[in-house]
Amino acid sequence: MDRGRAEVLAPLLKALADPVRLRLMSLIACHTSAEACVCDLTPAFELSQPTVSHHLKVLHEAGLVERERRGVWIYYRLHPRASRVLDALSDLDATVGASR
Amino acid sequence: MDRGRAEVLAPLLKALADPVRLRLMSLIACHTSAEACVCDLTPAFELSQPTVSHHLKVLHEAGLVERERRGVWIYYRLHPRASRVLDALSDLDATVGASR
DNA sequence: GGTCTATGTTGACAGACGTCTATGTCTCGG
DNA sequence: CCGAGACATAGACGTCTGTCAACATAGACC
Repeated sequence: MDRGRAEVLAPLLKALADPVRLRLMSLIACHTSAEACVCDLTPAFELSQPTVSHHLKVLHEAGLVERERRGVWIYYRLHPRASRVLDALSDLDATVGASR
Repeated sequence: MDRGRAEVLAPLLKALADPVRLRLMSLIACHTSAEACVCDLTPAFELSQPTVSHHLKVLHEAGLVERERRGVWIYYRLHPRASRVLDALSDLDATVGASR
């Protein structure tokens, strides 16, 4: 892996390297129609709404989730390529799990 | 992904979410016998030796690399499960690359 | 228009992180 | 046993990160 790839990959991993954001990705993926609004997601955490909003922004800026406003609600959806990212994370999880 | 898995996976991703550490992993993997000492790795970066040592420590504490002293040198080797981690990273890299 | 509800933004703060210099530790050769 | 080389550790420093309370924005409904 050359320097360029490392510097592209690192910010992506950084965006994923937080338990709240990992669960957000997972919750969105498993939600009905594979999309969810903030009011669906916030109750899953013992965090304030602005904090959840902040994490969603980080995921959005990393290109992992998309936003769409429909009426009062803003729906979050996984970016198409994020599914493959989640697959890779499953492999990681399995690898970690296998050593426990 | 439940809370437990997220909190196990996040620190692992955190350890990987740094361009220097990604390149360290890659350099070790591609080196002769798949192991390398610090004096092999340091010249690849414009960083001080203690800084490289610090990053190796982070990787070691995350369970991604192993250490072995042989004489004056300390050789670093990828932990067996780290190969699968690198595979997953390749998928990530390909996914990111495909969208450019 | 006014008000309510859903969400984003700002500013502040403690703690973590990446980097350096200085110093310590361990090993080998003489 | 002493000096040199390879590496780790400690401490300091600026920056980034996660969190919150307070405020701003934007749509919906009366």
